[in-house]
Amino acid sequence: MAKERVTVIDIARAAGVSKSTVSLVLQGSSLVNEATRAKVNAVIRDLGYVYNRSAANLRQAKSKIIGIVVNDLTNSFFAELAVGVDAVVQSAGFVQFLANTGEKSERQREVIASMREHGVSGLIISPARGTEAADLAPLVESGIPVVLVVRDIAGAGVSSLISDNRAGALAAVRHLIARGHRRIAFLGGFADTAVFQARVRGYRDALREAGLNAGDDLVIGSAPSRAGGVTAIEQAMMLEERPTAALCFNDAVAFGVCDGLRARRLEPGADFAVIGFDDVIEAKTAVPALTTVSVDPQGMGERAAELLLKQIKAGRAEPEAIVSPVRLVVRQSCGAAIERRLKEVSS
Amino acid sequence: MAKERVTVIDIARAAGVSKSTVSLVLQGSSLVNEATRAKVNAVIRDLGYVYNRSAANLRQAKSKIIGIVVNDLTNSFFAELAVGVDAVVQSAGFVQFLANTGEKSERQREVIASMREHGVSGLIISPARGTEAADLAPLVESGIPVVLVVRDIAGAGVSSLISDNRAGALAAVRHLIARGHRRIAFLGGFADTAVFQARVRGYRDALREAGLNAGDDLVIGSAPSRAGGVTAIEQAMMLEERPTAALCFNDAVAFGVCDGLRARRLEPGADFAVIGFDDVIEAKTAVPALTTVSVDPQGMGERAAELLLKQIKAGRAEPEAIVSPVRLVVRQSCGAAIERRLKEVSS
DNA sequence: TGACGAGATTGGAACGTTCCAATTATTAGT
DNA sequence: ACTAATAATTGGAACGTTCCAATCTCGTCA
Repeated sequence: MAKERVTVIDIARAAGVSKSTVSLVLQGSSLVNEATRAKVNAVIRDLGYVYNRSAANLRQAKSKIIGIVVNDLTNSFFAELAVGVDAVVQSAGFVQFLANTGEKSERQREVIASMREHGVSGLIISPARGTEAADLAPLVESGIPVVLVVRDIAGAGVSSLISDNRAGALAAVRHLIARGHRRIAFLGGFADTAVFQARVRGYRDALREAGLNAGDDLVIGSAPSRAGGVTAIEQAMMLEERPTAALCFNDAVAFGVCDGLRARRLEPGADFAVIGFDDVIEAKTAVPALTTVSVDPQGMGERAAELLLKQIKAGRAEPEAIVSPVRLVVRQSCGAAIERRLKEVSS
Repeated sequence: MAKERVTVIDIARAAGVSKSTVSLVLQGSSLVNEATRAKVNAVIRDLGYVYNRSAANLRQAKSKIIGIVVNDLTNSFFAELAVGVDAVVQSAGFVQFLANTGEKSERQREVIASMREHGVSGLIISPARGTEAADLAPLVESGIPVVLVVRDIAGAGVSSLISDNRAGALAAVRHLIARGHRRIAFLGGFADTAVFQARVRGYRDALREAGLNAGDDLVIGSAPSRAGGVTAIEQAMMLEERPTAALCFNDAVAFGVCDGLRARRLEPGADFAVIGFDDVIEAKTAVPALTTVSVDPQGMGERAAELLLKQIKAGRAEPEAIVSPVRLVVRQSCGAAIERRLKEVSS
């Protein structure tokens, strides 16, 4: 069954031309006569020829592969990021190598090594927790274009594309304050990540400018997952002075917070305001629809891919650090429902 | 910056051995003396050598790549499936090529072609909607091991691994009937897929064996997403005789149904019983925790990968069709909460 | 001492493609 | 009709590895 490989030489023989001509046809060169091109293409189809990229890569020392390594594919934020990357990478004629590190830096080392061995021409990395510049040093020295997404690493010397976490948190908390909230919690996330710190900074700045004290008791970390959100809100509700609103580390945490609230017979959006971060697709269809800071993961993936492609084309490009703007999308979970209900009553 | 490639020949020169010896070291052959092995390894480290898999693949006509193509990475079921595959594939020393087709068969054709060009040694495919045996024919003729997951394709002549959809639906509906429900809907999913049909078959069989009529008005299709669930339940509640319970096509639909219920001030689990299908990670932490038919996507990914690896190792294996058992996980959303509340009151 | 075999090592061919320089075929200009 | 320019085609080398058969180096045994 496993038939002989048909090669460019077989095609050449069958079409009565040389292998060089076949090669030219394969890469769509304008040098070859229309008639021969047609003939060669016909033979290619007939013999069921499959191009051997390994051989091509070997000769021209560049592949059409780009690698993307994410720290948690299970989180739909990263899944969406990956489909964004996939979309633009595909249409540029590249193919995507995707690996999931599950936040383990050992695994990350392995997959990056493996990708280099396969000769990827660029890499998009959302680094695992605790990744340091030194971990990436051999990679960047090799001259392979790299763009870091979501999480930046100081001193890595490569391009990065992160969202404006501080500004997003600032806007969200200002919104809550404008609605009259005074005890506002920050829930979820690992405190040792740069993303967490940036978001908390925005949170604190907003409180400060409103003259509210940003006590540490209201910043409660947890795993950045739905389950983490449940535990975080439980902890928050144990406090002497309970918060009335929360900005969550991400949407997954926010959903968990809603779950935890309901478990205590509190209705998110009515009895307690919750704002998420990321704007994953489910945010708009959830009930109540989640107010969140939109970072458009898919769009981010697209932009990261474009940036990488640009660098690949340019050969050697200066690293750029892009911070992607972010906007607050106000939906129901932050208390819009309360106002509406008041209006309904008064009318 | 972009330094010269260091090759096996450079290593050989620096270590004072031949390239053949270096090659032997690279593949961990026992033929080479311990002392030379150590020396070669040291030089490899010093020079920062990167193995060139393209060259190796070219020579030995087999790669360490397996491809996985999924129809919707945005759906966390498939994301989890992918991480399951990734886990076993990685530890077998393979690397994973992941592509997302977004249900478009054109895209699917492209990515499969691309994977073949890269010389993948096996393929795990969750086919896009509407894929036919003919679409896969050239692939399977080439002798590359293929395993189909989630969705089987009649007459494709390759291995498949699907879950026991009929049995799962049967168990779920029996459970609802045992709880006293008489008007039970089947919500969500595209009616033209084999998975949908199998699940509906189980649903109908359960109703029939209880002597209930399985009227078509209670089977309501929709997109298999959260948003689809919202529209499906809305449609169901328009019926003259409203259902009191629903089996949903998958968990995403089930979550949407819960959302839709809440939008009508109905509490899922208390006022209406809902059962999902798949058991994605969020199912157990949601509120109310989702009763669902557990298919363990990650485990399925692992099993699919193992099956594929087995076939790759065996060279040529008879296609096997595995149907993976499934079990009903009873949590709150199907009405457990009602009973518990009754008990609380009476005690 | 010579033959033998096991343990290590080696040079060259091969994998399927692309690139280069060279060649042939075709057309245009004088 | 001859040259120049252009269009189309070509053979061979090269890419970095693995495989094969051959070689070399010992120590052992008769």
